[in-house]
Order: sequence, then structure tokens, then C-alpha cells
Amino acid sequence: MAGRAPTIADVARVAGVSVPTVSRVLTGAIPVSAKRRELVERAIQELGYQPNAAARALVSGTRSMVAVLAANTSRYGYAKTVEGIEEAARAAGYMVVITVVETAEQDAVRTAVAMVLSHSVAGVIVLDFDEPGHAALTALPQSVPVVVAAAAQSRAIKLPRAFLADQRGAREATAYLLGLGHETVHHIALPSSGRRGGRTAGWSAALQAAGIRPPKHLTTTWNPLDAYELAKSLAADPSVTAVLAGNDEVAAAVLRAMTEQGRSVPGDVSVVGFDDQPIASLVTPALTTVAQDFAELGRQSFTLLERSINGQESQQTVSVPTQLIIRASTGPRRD
Amino acid sequence: MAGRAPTIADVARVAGVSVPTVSRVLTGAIPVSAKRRELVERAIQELGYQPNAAARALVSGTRSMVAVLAANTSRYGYAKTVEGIEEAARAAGYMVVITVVETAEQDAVRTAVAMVLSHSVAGVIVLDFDEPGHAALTALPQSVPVVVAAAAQSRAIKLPRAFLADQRGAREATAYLLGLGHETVHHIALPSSGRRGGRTAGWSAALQAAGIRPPKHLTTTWNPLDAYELAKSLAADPSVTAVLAGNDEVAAAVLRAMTEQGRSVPGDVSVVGFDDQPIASLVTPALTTVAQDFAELGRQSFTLLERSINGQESQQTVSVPTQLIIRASTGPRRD
DNA sequence: CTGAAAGCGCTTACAG
DNA sequence: CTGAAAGCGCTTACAG
Repeated sequence: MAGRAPTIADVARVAGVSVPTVSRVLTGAIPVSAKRRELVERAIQELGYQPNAAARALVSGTRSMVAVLAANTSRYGYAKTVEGIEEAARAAGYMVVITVVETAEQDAVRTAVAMVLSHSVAGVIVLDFDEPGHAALTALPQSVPVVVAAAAQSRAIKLPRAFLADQRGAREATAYLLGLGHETVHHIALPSSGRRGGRTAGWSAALQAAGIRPPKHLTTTWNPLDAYELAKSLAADPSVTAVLAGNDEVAAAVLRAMTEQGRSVPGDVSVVGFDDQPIASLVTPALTTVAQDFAELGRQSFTLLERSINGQESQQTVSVPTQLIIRASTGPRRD
Repeated sequence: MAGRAPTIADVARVAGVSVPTVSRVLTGAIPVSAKRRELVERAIQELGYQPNAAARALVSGTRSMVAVLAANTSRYGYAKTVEGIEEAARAAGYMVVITVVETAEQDAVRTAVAMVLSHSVAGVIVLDFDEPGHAALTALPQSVPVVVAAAAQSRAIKLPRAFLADQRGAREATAYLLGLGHETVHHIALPSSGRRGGRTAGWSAALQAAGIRPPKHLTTTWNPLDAYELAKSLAADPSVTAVLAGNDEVAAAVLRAMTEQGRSVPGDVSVVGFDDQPIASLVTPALTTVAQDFAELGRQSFTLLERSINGQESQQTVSVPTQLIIRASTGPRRD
């Protein structure tokens, strides 16, 4: 393309000072006379000089990138978390590099981790939302600061962690449904990284607290069509009057399956989603859902990482609350 | 954290060879005897050595990162495009670093561009979906390979470009609606980077080809609630019998506004979305929509970028086709 | 095929 | 406050 980018030596030459002097005005640590400082600044302007991050990282160990390791980057919760990380990182002067870990298989995990490690990042945030994410977590060496962003508390790993209080959210939503007079609440879970996701645990806890034996929960994939098939079996069962879905898409699938089966929502059955995606208020009926602030999860994760990078250990775990948003898909049990 | 990462010098020492020899087995360009190669490989294994990408980039100019500049990373089309880019980049051995350009204001744009430039990336892909993206495009210097991923053809900028054939998709969808007997088609557009987005242009062209004067189109924001407000005004107008929405979320808003107004879909009004997000088949009625393959757009963009990086200029523009998916939200005009 | 030397663009002690 | 020197971890000619 065009000529090579200007270097610090070019700036020094134009400004008529030494290379270290330019470096000093750049880093700002060591004092430089006002006169030379101005000369240097002018030269930088004139040449459109940009410091070379690679050289800088090489010599000073100053890292200006953080990596995020995730199994996916486009699904709502994942994308929003990445967005929050990027926002906080950018505000702090870091760039974010993303690497997806497609599966939990050793090869995929190793390749991803090796890539990240070779790029001398300041730290890495792992989206421990699923098996691949969790596998990546365990494959990371101690040599780099790591924080985990999780969709649930749990896991014994000793690492700073930000998590969504989805267990509590599920408990509250379930209790709310029970309070509406439903005799039990059915649950369709999403695949998760734990033996049992936080939402499923919260749902189960709420039922048990009410003295109700949790019905067997169903587990679906990330493909809403699979959720739809599962939902049809629920729709065929007249004892099902309240459903807690793993996320809003699953909830939409339930809405549709119920409607097709001639069961009205919320007249015959109440449905609660998870996430509060933008579409949640637009489906018919508008979805009651447990709002999760993924962007905040991302921001908090970065804050934790920044602390770790700076050697401040401080608070190890931060929880991001959920909020039950009641709309039109839930109502009292009809006798 | 732990001790410093092993360097090429450590590997050389353990293997009992010189540093350049290690480098040679690493890069693979220059032949090395089988014996030493094996010694080196064993040492690499033993030490868990990872080449330092910064040092490598510094000396050889070998870049292993590509940047994506975008106004947003979490909305469906944006996130899917990034996903496609990441997938293709990873397969080719590149990492992707993302930077969001929040607004088209000079400050935001400059900061983002400077960040990217200082990180010696091999190239950059700009998501020219909106004003900030477009501003970033014009702020990028000639010194780095750039390709544009766009939601529409257009723009005179002389750069390799992959674009979604959304103009054609909108034209087909509009013609389909007209073929159903609707006298005209109304349109709610999303904000776009052009004076007039591809979808709007395609819609307008189809109407004109049929000798129909396009009604004034409405423009909404990315917030589905705004689309919902707009949709209410359309719902109140009995002459509206067919609506082409800017994307599936807008279409969901239209569905809801119509239903609330007592106008049935598709009995009274037909609605077509754009994107075919997973939720499209789950809303009620299932949405007829123009499917757009954003992931493919991302992959194609990367392929173009890779060519540019390797100095092969070849084909400058690639178009990713859309596909009209007919479901239940559209039907013949009822008299 | 292999090693000693030079150098990528920067920052950090070291002497003034 | 400032410049000459050394060195970060690598790769690329240069000589063998």
C-alpha cells in the first residue's frame, strides 16, 4: 500500500531531539522540558505518528489487549456480554480480541488458548456459559490474569468471577408463578456449563421450598426449533399450567406451541422467559421474563480483570442481579 | 503471576541448537535437518513454548490480527457478521480484534482508528452498516488493507466490498406482496449508512416497476419500541394492507400493533420481515421474511481481506444473496 | 544445513 | 532535563 508508517526515530529527527526524549513525552512518566515537548508534539502531529503497540509490548511488557474466549459470539447473551466488555475495555484504553472455542474437545481448546497466549494479552475473560467455555477456563495457564464471566454462581475454580444471579432470578420467577396459584411449574432448560445450570437450580429450589416435588425438567438446544418440539409435548399435557423457559426464544417457542394446541396464554398457561431480549415485549402476548443485564456482566468482568492486571486482588466475586419483568404472558391459574 | 514465558532462546538452549535454527523450524521456510528439527520440537513441547506474536510482527511484519470496526457488535446482523469474520479468520490463523465506533463524530472515529492502527493489524474490515461505520471507513489511511462489509451496494469508495443483496431482496418481497393483490406496500425503514438504504431502494423500485407511486416510507430507530409506535400509526390507516419491515424485530412490532388494533395478520394485513432471525418462525403468525446470511457476509469479507493482504487484487465486489422465506404472515389481499 | 550478527520500534536504566 | 547504550523476542540476510 503506501509507505511505511512513521516511527519514533522519524519523530525524533523532525523534532530535532533524541529518540528517548520522544519516548518520554509519549509515556509521560519522566519530565521533559516544555520546549522539547512542544517540538515533539508538533512532529507527531505533522507525521501522523502512531506508536507501534507490538514494539511497546515487547520491550515494556505493556499490554493493551484483553482477550475474550467464548463458545459463541452472536447469541443474545454472549453478544451483549462481549459488548459490555468491549465498552469497558475501550474506556480503559484496551482493545479486545475475540476467539471462539467451538467445542470442548482438546484440539479446539488448545488452539484457541495458544492463539491467545501468543498474542501477549494483558488478560483474558472467559465466558463460562457452556462446556467449551469451561474447558477453555481449565486450559489457561496461571501466567496470565483470567476472570470468568458466568451465567451462574458455582464452580470451585479460584478465579475472580462475575456472574449473573440467574439462580435467584429463576427462584423468584418460580415463586411468582406459584403465588399465582399454579400447582407446579414446568421448566425447559438450555444447555449449560454446570451439571445443572443456575436457572434450573433456582427453579427447583423454589418448588422445594413450597413443598412441591419438581417435575422432570426438559433440556433443549440453542436451536429454538428444538424448543418448539419440546414445547409441543408440554402443550399436550393438561397438567401443565405454568412454564419457566430457559430464555426468551424458548419462551416464544412455548407461546407458539401452546397457541397452536389451542391453549391460551395466559388463560390456560402462564409462560415466563429469561433475558428480556428486545423482542420480549413484542411477542403476543408480551412476555413476562427475568431480565438479565449481560452488558453489565461484561463491564463488571472487565473491571475485575483490570484489577487483577494491576495486581489489586480485592473483591473476588461480583453478582449482577436479575429483575422479574411482569408483562402479559402470566396470570392466575384458571380453575 | 507465574514466571516469565519461555522464549526462543530457552528452546534453543534446551535443544542444544542456535536461536535461528529454532526460528527456522518455527517458520518452516528454510530446511532444517531432521535431527535438529526433532530436538527443537521436543524442547518446544517440554517448555510449552509459544512464539511471541509481538516480536514476530515487529521483525517480520507478519501480522496475525485483523480488526473489525463497527458501530455495534450485539445486534443480530452485526453479531452474525462478526461471527462469520471470526470463523474465517480463525481458519486462516488470524485473530480478530473488535473496536466499536460509537458515533460518527470525529473524536470517536479518530480514537477507534488510532487504536486499530497502533496494533499493527494485517487488515481491517469495516461494517459499513450505518453512519459511524461509514465515517470510520473514510478515516482509515491507505497504508492498511481494508475491506467493507455492507448491507447494501452503493457508495463510490474504491475498496474491496462484500455486500448483502438486500436491495434485490426488498424488490422481490415487494413484488411478491403486489402479486398477492395488494394495491401498494408500506415500508418501515431502519437507519442506514446511505442516503437511502438498499431495502428502501428495492422496495421503491418494485413499486415503481408496477406503476405504483411509493407511499412515504417511515424510518424508525434500532429500538423496537419506536417501531411499535410507528406501526400503530400504520395500523390506524385502513388503506395499509401490506407492510415491508426493515428487519424482523420491526416486523414483530408491526404484528403486535396490528393485532392490538384488531387487524388480523395475514387476513387484513400482510407483513414481511428482514433477516430471518431465529425468532422469525416462532412469532405468531410465523413471519414471512427476507433471509440474509450475515455470517456468509462476514466470511466473504474476510476472504476479500485475505486476498488484499496477500496482494492479490482479484474480484473487488462480492454479493451475498438473500432469500424470501414465505411463512404465515402474508396472504392474498382480502376485498 | 547451520551459527554469529544485525535489526525491527520501542523503553529503560546509566551517565551526565 | 537529556542523550548514548542496551535490550525486549524474534527473523532475516551473511557467511560458511
